[in-house]
Amino acid sequence: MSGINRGLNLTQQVAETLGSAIIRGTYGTDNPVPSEAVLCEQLQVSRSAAREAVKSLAAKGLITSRARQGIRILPETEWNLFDADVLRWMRDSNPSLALLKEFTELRVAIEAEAAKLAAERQNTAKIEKIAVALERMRQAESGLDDPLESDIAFHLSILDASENRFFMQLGRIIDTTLRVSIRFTNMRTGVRAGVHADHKKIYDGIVNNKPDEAAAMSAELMESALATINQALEEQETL
Amino acid sequence: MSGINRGLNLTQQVAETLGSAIIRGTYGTDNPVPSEAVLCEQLQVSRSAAREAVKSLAAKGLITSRARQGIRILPETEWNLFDADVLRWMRDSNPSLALLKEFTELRVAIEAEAAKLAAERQNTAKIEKIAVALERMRQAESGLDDPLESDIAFHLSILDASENRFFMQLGRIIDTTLRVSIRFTNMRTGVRAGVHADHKKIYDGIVNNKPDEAAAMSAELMESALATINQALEEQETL
DNA sequence: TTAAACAGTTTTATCATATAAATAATACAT
DNA sequence: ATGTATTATTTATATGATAAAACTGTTTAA
Repeated sequence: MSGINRGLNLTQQVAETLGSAIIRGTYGTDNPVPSEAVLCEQLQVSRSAAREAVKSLAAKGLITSRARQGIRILPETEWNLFDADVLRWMRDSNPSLALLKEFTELRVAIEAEAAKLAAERQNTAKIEKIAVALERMRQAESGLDDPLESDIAFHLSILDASENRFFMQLGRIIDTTLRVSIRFTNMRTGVRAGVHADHKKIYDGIVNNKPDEAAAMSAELMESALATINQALEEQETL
Repeated sequence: MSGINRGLNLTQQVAETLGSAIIRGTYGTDNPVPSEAVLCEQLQVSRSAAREAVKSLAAKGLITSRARQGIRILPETEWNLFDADVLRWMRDSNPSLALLKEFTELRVAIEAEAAKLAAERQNTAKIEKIAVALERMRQAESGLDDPLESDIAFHLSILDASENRFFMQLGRIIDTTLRVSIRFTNMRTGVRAGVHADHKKIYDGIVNNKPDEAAAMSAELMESALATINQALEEQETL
């Protein structure tokens, strides 16, 4: 296997190169994915390593591999967007606004409902963590903390306070994309002064046991991010 | 490997038995998961088959496997609930109302937003499919179609009409659990006469380009399902 | 002429075995 | 008592061999 390592084992390295190549569109009908045997040779790894990588990518919905048919790339609709690797490969190789838009639409749905549930549940320990993240955001406004990390911490802490396992787990992939999303929004609109204030409204709704307010404030925040993305998309189409 | 097959290959069969056993709570600190070598012997399969199964379960967040440490079960918070297998194993082995409740909370978030988007997008072909599913539900009320399947088709067609890849993919795991959910709701409340009417309200919102109405009707429907579950949960606690 | 049956070939699936690397537990030396 | 070297266990990787699947083309029968 070629040079780089990054603490991944061989199988993971193979999956990484193959997976990102597939999503990057390297392969197609004219240039099909080579057979396992050829892959071993090309990447200079054993069949075990290649095989396990292929299996892993099949589990992610990227490919199928059947005897006598070889490895086939599945249509994009099969790609598992809730897999952190797939999502990362997509955002790195094909940083389309369309994906960011769809992801933000998901966030509108999830985060608003999570805020509502957090307000209902009233888990004081977890709400305190939201407060801590919010305070970090305030500090960030005067340069005393990282605006990106504190922002992410805030959103994740709300998901956690929802005490819903599905929402909590979505936090993991939201984390992946939030970094791009926040960076993008800040790039477009500039780091506004009102960021902390907007987020505080959500927190207030939660801590004051006002589920609907919390949800509304969250939805508002997300919708404005969505508006920024849509605006950028329209500009793009004008070209 | 023991008798049954079900069209799965060996690796998948091993993953199936091991995965469901783990989630069923067969293993614990007193009874740890055996090493790969022992697994091969117990299940009468080769090392390759066992290894690939272990890798697959690791990818699902159920276990880790490190040299000299063996296979360890990860805390439940790591289990990937967005993996169809994991979700199925959980619902089959531990059919807890709590999970159903959390899942329905996810559906409240997702389906309402999807209905809203579907109304905005106005993809006539996809909206027509919602209409078809709705018609099937009407037929089902007089016993001319399957109430469960038509209900599922309706909800999935809305996700599809949202034209959001994340929502569409959630359809797959929603499908898995919807079957339990609908069955449960119908068992509790009886198959009400108004099912078709309630769903039609959502459809009307979509077809008439009324995003907020569609979302509200969807949320209402979901919330009532949630209420049924919460009621059952309270009864359970009273015991 | 058409379709069904068959054989041949390619490719993955599974098995078996061997060696390397990682690491937990133990023994040892300081 | 503390840090270090050794040992044993377990996964990681490699290799080679056989089995099963399924596409392709050909032959055969209706």
